[in-house]
Parts: sequence; C-alpha cells; structure tokens
Amino acid sequence: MNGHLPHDVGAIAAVLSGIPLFRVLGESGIRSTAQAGLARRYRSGQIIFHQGDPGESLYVLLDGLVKVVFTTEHGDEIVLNMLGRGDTFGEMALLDGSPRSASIVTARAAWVFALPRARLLELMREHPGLADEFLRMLGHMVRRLTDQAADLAFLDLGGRLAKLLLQLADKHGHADGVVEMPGLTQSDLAALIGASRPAVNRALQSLVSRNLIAVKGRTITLLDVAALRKRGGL
Amino acid sequence: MNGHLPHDVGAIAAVLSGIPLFRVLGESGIRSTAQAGLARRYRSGQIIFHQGDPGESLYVLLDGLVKVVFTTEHGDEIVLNMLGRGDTFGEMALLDGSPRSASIVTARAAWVFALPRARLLELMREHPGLADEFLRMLGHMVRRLTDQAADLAFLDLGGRLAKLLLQLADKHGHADGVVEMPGLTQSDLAALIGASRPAVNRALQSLVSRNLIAVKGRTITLLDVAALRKRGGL
DNA sequence: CTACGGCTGTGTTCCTCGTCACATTCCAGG
DNA sequence: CCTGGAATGTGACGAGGAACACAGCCGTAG
Repeated sequence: MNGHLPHDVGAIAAVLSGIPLFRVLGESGIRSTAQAGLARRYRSGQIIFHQGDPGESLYVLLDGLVKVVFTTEHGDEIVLNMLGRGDTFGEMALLDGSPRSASIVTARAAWVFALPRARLLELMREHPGLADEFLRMLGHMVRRLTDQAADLAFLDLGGRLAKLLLQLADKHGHADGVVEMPGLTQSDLAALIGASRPAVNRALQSLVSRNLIAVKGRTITLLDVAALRKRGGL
Repeated sequence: MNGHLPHDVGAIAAVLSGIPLFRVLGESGIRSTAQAGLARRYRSGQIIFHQGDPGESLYVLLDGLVKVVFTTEHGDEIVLNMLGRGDTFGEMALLDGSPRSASIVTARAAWVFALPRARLLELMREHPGLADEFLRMLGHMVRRLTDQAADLAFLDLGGRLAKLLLQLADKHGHADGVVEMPGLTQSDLAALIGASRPAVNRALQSLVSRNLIAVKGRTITLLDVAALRKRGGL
C-alpha cells in the first residue's frame, strides 16, 4: 500500500502487467483496462463481496491480503485460499453468470481493482487469448482443490498444518521461512485446514517443541523446512 | 452399450449432440467431430489413462461408467467423481498442457470417444463459443470440488455417505431412488467419501436399520429421501 | 492507567472412526 | 458342482480430535 492514490492508473497498470492473465492484452490493452475499472481501498476485516451475491465484476488484488471464505448452510466456514498482491478473484461467477460461490474478506488493509463484467467480455472478444488464460487459471484452481480434498481425506491435522505453513511461506512469506501475517489468527489457520482452533494451537505447540517452527506473536518462522515437508506428506 | 459398432458415426454424433459442450458446434460440426475422433470399447476395470501421463486427447463417455481416481504420493486413492453417459473427461490436461491430474478407471464396460488435442484446438478456433463452454464446465467443477472439501471438513461419515447416495441416485440412478451399480463396491464408496471400507459398511447398516435405505446385493434403494437429505446436511 | 474484548494456551471428556482380525457370503471358472 | 478369491458383515481396541471450559495475555479505547 505504497501510498498510491486510489486511482493512480500507472500504479494499477504496473500491477496488472505483472499478472499472466492480463499480459496477453499488451501494453496498451493493460492501460485502457486500468482506466476501465475502479480501484478501492478496504480496511482490515471488511467484506468485498458475499457468497450468493450476483457477480458483476472481476477483481484484482493490487495490494493487501484477503481470505476466500466458503460458508455452509449451517454457518460453518472454511477458508479456501489466501490471496495476495496480483491475485485475481471473482472470475467464476462472471464466467458462467452464477452467484458468487464464496465470500471475500480482507485479512488486512487491501487495495482492490474491480473490472466490470461488460468490459471483461469486451476484452475477451478483442483478445481471444484471454479465454485461454482463464482456462489455465481455472485448471490450476481445480488442481489445488483436488489436492485440498485429498489432504482432508488422508492427512492428519498436524500434517495439514505443516503443509499449510509451507504454502503460506512460499506464497506470502517475507524472507525465507518467515510467515508474518497480521490479520491471520489461529482461528483462520483452523478454518484453512478444516480443524478446530484449540487443535491448531496444540499442533503449533507440538511443532514448536520439536523445533520445526518458532512462533512469536503472530509471526511464524519455519526452522526446519525439510522436516515440515516430511510431516506434510511431501 | 446397445450393440453399436465402435465407429458408428451416427451413434457417436447422437450422444455428442446431447452434450452442451458440443451443441455449440452445430449439426455439421458435430458430425465432422464424430469422424475426427476415435471410439473405443473398454472392459470393466480397465484404465483409460493414468495420472501423470501427458494429455493428448479429450474424452467423451458414450456409454458406461468410469471412476475419476486421484492417487497421492503414498498410494492412497480418493475417487473424485463417477462419470456416466455423456460426461467428458481429460479436459484439464489438454487446456493447459500439464500432465493428467487423475486416472480414469472403468467401473463397468464402457464406450469411449477420444478427440485428439490438435482437432480440439482447431474446433476452438473455429467456434469461439466452445471456450465459453469449457469455462462453464470448469467453473462447475470448481464448485463441486469446494463442496466436496466442505463436506470432508464438516460432515461426519454418515452425512457424507447419505449425501453421496443422493447424488449417485440423482445422476446415475434408474427409477426413482434406485442406485444400481455393478462395478461399484463398498470400497469405492469409501474412496468417494474419504473413509475406510468397514466404516462405510457400518454406516450403510445404520441407514438400513433406520429404514432410510435398502441394500440388496450391489443395489441400493433410497427409501426416505427427505431423511437422507437431512442426514447429509441439506 | 485501567478495563474490556479478542486472541492464545491448556485441561478434561467423550465419541467417531481407523486399524486389525475374522467369519460369512457371493460369484466365476474349473 | 466344487472351490478359491473377492466383497461383505462384525467385533475389539485405541488414537485423534471435537466440544466445552476457563485461565493468562495483549492491545486498544476510554
């Protein structure tokens, strides 16, 4: 959140051009896209959209961190993914016109770019390669979800937690092995691996006691990546 | 498997035209597609392709029943889906060029149509609407998988089984509520809901004892759909 | 500075379900 | 009509983790 104005087109275009999905649009396409959408800022803990809403925009997370939350009919929540700078969300409801399949909640302050559906469809007509990129992206999503299902079926809680920490460090970590996460509570970790909060706490303690990780406040440092990988079934 | 010759183009075209994905090709497109691919027959228990193989074809299940099997590095297997007449498989590896993400195993004799990648790409160039259909299909797949993940996280074994039976009856059932499945053992049911085989057996017995279902050999009849839906968290 | 609300750390209890072990039934092929 | 291998039905046992309950902690807002 480097002090950019909400609608600094240059800054928006800069982020967009770092995303494979938009790269196919070329320099000029990216610039006009940046102008065709709307950028907004959100404080931590806000809801960008709700599961069940009609889907009228594609979103790009220009900066910040958000949770993808799926809620069952009974109010149970599972966090499907954490998204960071450069990630997109809201594609699914757009592409097939169905309601939003999950909610998006900011885990810390976020800067978000929204591209209206109509403009996206135009872009897809002008740039046939864009559809291919979406196919690739959805394909990747399908693979991630099948992995997640397999993990839930075959890994115990400790294994899922170890794997999660490795993934978080890989995707959102700062220096090597440091997972800093303002806005990510142990309850969130629990919702990410389908477990109860106390159980996650105990699993973390167990990893600490074996010197696989160190926990200080809300920052987790991975001390023994090899052992964690083993614990996570890799 | 109504005695059609393996390469009966008319019969193939008939099945293809019942599939939304191909409907956008129009009558003539379907016919030429039917001729551009290869139909094969498989016995029960055969493997159509292996997870990890390169993906060189899109498949359409003209008739029969197949399992989509995902195998972990340790050899544990989860059945991601059962596919029947008119379902397609093998899209994913095709669309992004990555290896097959799961194996396909016939659960009973099957008649399968394979369309080579090159021909599919041609079709997508000629018919831009085809990409949209794939996007819709993948979107649907993503939704199914998130549901499955939520089920694994929040439903107990009995609930997952009840839900599974309802889905199987809905998709592959004969008359109302009858799930007949030659080739689907209780081990397969277990692999579909991420549970052990003995546990599935006991859960079935439990449903029988409460008169929610009847089991005779490998045929399951749903007696009390409402109660099953409730048990499955619907 | 103090108070309050959310997060974190732990104990206790109970129940689900995995694992192992076996008996029984079913079916296909000799 | 046997016979063997696979699928099914059950029992016993133990571990993992959910649910509940509560005690320290830590920061933010009065």
